[in-house]
Amino acid sequence: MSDSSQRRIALVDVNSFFASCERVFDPKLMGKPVVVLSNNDGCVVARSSEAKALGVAMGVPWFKISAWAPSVGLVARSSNYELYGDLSARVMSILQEFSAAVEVYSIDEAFLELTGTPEELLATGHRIKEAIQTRLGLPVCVGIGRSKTQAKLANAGAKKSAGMNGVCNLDMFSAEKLDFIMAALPVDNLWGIARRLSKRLAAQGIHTIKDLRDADPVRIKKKFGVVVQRSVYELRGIDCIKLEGERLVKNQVMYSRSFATPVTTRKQMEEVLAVYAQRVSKRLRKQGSVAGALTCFAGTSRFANEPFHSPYVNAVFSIPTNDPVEILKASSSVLLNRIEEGRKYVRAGILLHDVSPKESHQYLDLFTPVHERRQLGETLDKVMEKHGAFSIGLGAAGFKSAREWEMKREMLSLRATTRWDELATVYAK
DNA sequence: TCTGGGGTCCTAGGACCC
DNA sequence: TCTGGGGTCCTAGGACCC
Repeated sequence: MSDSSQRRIALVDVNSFFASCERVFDPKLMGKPVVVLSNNDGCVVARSSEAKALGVAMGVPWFKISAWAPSVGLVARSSNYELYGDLSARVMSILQEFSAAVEVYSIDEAFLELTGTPEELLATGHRIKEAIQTRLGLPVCVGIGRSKTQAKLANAGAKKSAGMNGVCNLDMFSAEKLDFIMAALPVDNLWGIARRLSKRLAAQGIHTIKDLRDADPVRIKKKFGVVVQRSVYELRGIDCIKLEGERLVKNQVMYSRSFATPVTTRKQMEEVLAVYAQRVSKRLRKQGSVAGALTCFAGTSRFANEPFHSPYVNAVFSIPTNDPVEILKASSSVLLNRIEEGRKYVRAGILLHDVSPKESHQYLDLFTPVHERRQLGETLDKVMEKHGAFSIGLGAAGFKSAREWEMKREMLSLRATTRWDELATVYAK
């Protein structure tokens, strides 16, 4: 290793990930403005660069632009998380080939540790980009810096400036050039600084990323806390936010959905909770955990004329559990009483907290709850896997037809990489 | 008519203890 | 009238991320 060889952090992320995934199996979408919608085809959650250029805002409700869309050739897709999840796993496995230290940060991003001279690192960045493009058909950008915050900044640079061909290593800039770039960027462009903090920072005369980098860390900590102080150090090239191993086990597990049509009766809500309890407990079992407590909530629309109403209930389990029956009982017993008949509830959810590995709770059999011994949750999972989601259910959820309130996805693409019956078809000319 | 679904970390304040 | 000081643990809520 030469003197100029250094350890650096790279951030690799897929451009317009969901929209790019849609294009992989539907090349007609190439070059066209594409948006992907949230559950229930509610809002825009991803936009191709062409859609951004049309001025489509992130989070805009689809119903507000659906009439206008055809006139500009804008195409919408329902979100297809099965496809995105699978392609994401493939991206991450390619990244492992380039570094032993990879932190999967989100569905479309990862931090990697890389070592080399500035020129070598730049070349590695281009090889990563090339590999993911040719093997998966997904476009990525790579940002390289001395800390995660710098890598994020570099990645944003790679996206913005066409001349870099999607790869940016901050070390390639002179100090003067770096000052110039940071001074041109508002502080809320920085990872970790959003609307509220940037407003408070502005009141202290900190407007640009350069202002923040050059601010006094002690004063920053006093006024804004350690999180912002870390950003100051990270901007200066001192890495404070270490690379983490992949977090396979979550500390909180939630299942929450909006309804396709409002739920207005206790009876219906009971059915909703029965289904959600089953689904959230499945997520918990999947990661081998049990939960010590839960919050269950329902809510009316914030956009309706009627006053917003959002009852919730907290419950603690005497013995941590992943049993759907226990979860359902704790969720529905109090919440259902607080549901006011006739109100239009548009969403509900169950949030499990105090989550820990199941093995850490081995009790004498005498104290094992009866449902635990029956392995009810696992049995439900198996039956549903084999015979479909409507084959079996708990209590009010145990009937076979689709429900009115279940979410709608009317523009769903094929789950081409995970379902045999949805393979993509290729036509020869 | 129609407005997402997950997560994380940190801080402030209350309860409680000695 | 005057009414300690330090520590821990827990929870709710704020702020952020994708």
